[in-house]
Amino acid sequence: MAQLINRSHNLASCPLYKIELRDFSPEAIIESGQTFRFNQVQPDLFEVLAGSRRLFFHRTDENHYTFYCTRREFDDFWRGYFDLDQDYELYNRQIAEDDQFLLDAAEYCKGLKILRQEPWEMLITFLLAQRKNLKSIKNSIQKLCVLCGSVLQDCAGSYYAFPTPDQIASLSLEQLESCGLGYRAPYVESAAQAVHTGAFKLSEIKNLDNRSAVERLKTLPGIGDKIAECVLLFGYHRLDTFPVDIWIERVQEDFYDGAFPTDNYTGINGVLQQYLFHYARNHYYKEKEKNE
DNA sequence: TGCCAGGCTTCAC
DNA sequence: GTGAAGCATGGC
Repeated sequence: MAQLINRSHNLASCPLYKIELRDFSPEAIIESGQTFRFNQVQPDLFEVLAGSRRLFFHRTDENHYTFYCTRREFDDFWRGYFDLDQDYELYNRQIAEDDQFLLDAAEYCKGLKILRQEPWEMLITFLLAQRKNLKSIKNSIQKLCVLCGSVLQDCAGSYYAFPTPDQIASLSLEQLESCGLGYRAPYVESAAQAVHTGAFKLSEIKNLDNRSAVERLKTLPGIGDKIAECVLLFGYHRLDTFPVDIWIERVQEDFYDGAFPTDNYTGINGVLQQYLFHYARNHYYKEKEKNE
């Protein structure tokens, strides 16, 4: 295995940091649809691309991991990125005892974390994700990175960074369309222009409450409530947001009389939303379909 | 081959 | 203000 890994990614020259993590599931994070540049390269080898950074890590047994970076890099960036200092068990204990669906979802999502991703990357990612399937989203983002992202080098070799606002703003509409963006290409174009020129400042979102931040994001064409809330949840770690997409809508109709009781879960709605999304999409409705 | 995808905009009414 | 149609493209 080690030889295979080394041949594929030259990890032999990378520093190592070994750590025990008991409540961490790369698969749950990947499949939960919050990130599209987190890859399971092999059953126990993962690649994470975040902004201009890249990290490989290896699961050596159920709770032990080898991260191919220095301890300092891990502590300074990746620990926070994976949200490892938060106690998710504490979140889970707040779930109502009589809400079996949500309890099942939380159990299914054990080890899922809300990654602390970059606002700019989330803005473009969820703008181009509308009415696309996860595979197609991933492909479009990869094409965009190859088309105009910087080529960077790390211990494992070269890779593409997520493009900066300036890089995307420099593309023509035809170039954006070549990434499979379809009707979303003008949306990505105008968002990049707005951030590039300074007409839209992502840093100002930090100073706004959730409602104002959603309204501000919605001034960009192609952004509605759902995308705005995804940007807030995944890009600003606003855990009180509750993005409603087709899966959450389905869950709400089937289990919550049309509306999830967000008032009961102030401060953790976003975590529960991810539980519901991942469980509903990747487990519950698949099993239900099988049994019908 | 046809349906559907982590929605939004536009346009009737 | 509400509801429905239209939207480009790729995956299955």
